[in-house]
Amino acid sequence: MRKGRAPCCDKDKVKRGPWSPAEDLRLITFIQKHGHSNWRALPKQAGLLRCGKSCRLRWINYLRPDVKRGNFTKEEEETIIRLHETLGNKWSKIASHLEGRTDNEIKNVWNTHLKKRLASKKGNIPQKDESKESSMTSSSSCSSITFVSSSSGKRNLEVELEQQWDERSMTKNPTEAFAIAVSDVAQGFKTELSNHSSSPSEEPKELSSCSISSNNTNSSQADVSNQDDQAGSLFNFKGFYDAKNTSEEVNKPDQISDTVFDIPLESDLDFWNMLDSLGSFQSDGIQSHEVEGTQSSNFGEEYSKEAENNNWLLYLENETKNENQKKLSKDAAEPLVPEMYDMVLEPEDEMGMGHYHIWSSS
DNA sequence: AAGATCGTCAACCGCGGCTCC
DNA sequence: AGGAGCCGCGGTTGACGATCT
Repeated sequence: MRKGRAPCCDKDKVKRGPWSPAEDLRLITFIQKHGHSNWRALPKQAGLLRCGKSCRLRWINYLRPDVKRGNFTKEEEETIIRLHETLGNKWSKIASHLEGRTDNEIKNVWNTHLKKRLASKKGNIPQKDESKESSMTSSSSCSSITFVSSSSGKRNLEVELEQQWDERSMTKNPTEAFAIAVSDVAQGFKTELSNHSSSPSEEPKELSSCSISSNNTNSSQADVSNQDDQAGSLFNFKGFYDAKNTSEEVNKPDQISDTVFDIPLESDLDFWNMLDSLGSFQSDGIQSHEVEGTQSSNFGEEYSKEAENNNWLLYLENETKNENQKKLSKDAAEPLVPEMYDMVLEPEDEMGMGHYHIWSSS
C-alpha cells in the first residue's frame, strides 16, 4: 500500500506560475507536431520545465485552437444555470454542452457571476444594480475589449475553425488537421476581411464601451469594428495576448529581407533560451502579415496553408519578444538587441515540421 | 493620492477513476 | 485480482487590475 499519492512531478524541478509566450509557443509547437498522447512525458520531450498536468491544463484551457474566449452570451449563461440545476458542479459535463467553453471557465463564471445572481434572485434580494451586475457579467468582456468585438464578430469564424478542425482531425493526424483547419478558415477570413478593408482608420482601435452586448450574434457590427481584432479572433492565440496588450500600437513590417535563421522545433534549449532572452522587438504580429496578405491581389492560393498556420506561431514568437522587451526596458534604457526582426516562420519541409526559417525584416 | 477592498481568472492541488500490465 | 501509472475533474488559491473609501 502506498502512503498517499506520489506527486505527479518533482515540484522543485518544475516551473510554476503563469506561462510565458515562449512556453506557450513551445507547447503549441510540440503538440502541433506530436500531438499529446502522453501528458506526463510531454514536458520533457518538449523541453518544458513544467509538469505534465500544467501543460495539459494550459493546452485545454487556453491554447487549444477551438477554445472560445470572451464573454458568455445570455444563452450560454442560461444553459449553464439550467445544466447546473440538473448536473450540479459537474463542470466538465456542463462544458460539454457549451461548444468551445472549458470547465474551468464555466466554473469561474458560475462562481463569480451566476451564483451571486441566482442567490440574489432567489432570496429576492434586490441587487445593488441589476444593470451593473449584467454589465459586470460582460465586464470580463469589457476589461478585454478585444474579446468583446471579437466574440461577436468571431463567432462564425470560430465555429468554422472548429468545424474545420473536427473535419480534418477525422481523417488526418492532429498536426495536419490543425494546420489545415487554421489555414482554411484563415483563407475565408481574409476574403471577409478584404470586404471590409475600406476605411479601417475610421474605426476605433478599441471599443469605448460595452455596447456590443454579449449576446450579439449579428456579426456585422464587429465585422467593421477592428480588423486587428478580427485577426485576433481568428487566431485565438493572438486574441488572448491582445487582451493583455490591447492598447499597444502595432507596427507594420517594412520589407522582408532574406536573412534566414533556423528554428529547430525539437528541444533545442539554446534556441528557446535565446527566445527567452531576446529583447527589443517590434510589436508586430500576425495581423501585419495578414494585412499584407489582404492587400496582395494575388494572395489567394499562393499563401500556403503552412504559412497560415505559422502566423500564429509568429505571433507567439513576437509576443515572446515583446515580453522580454518589457522586462529589459525596465533594466536598461538601451535594448540588448537594437535592431530586431519581424519574423516570418517558413516551414523548411513539407508540413512545416522540423525546422523553420525566420525571415527578418530589418 | 494612497491604501483597502473587491472581482476576476489562470493556475495549482489532490483525489477519483480508468487503463494497462 | 490488484498494483501502478496516468488522466481528468472539482475545489481552491493567488496575482493582478479595478473600484471604493
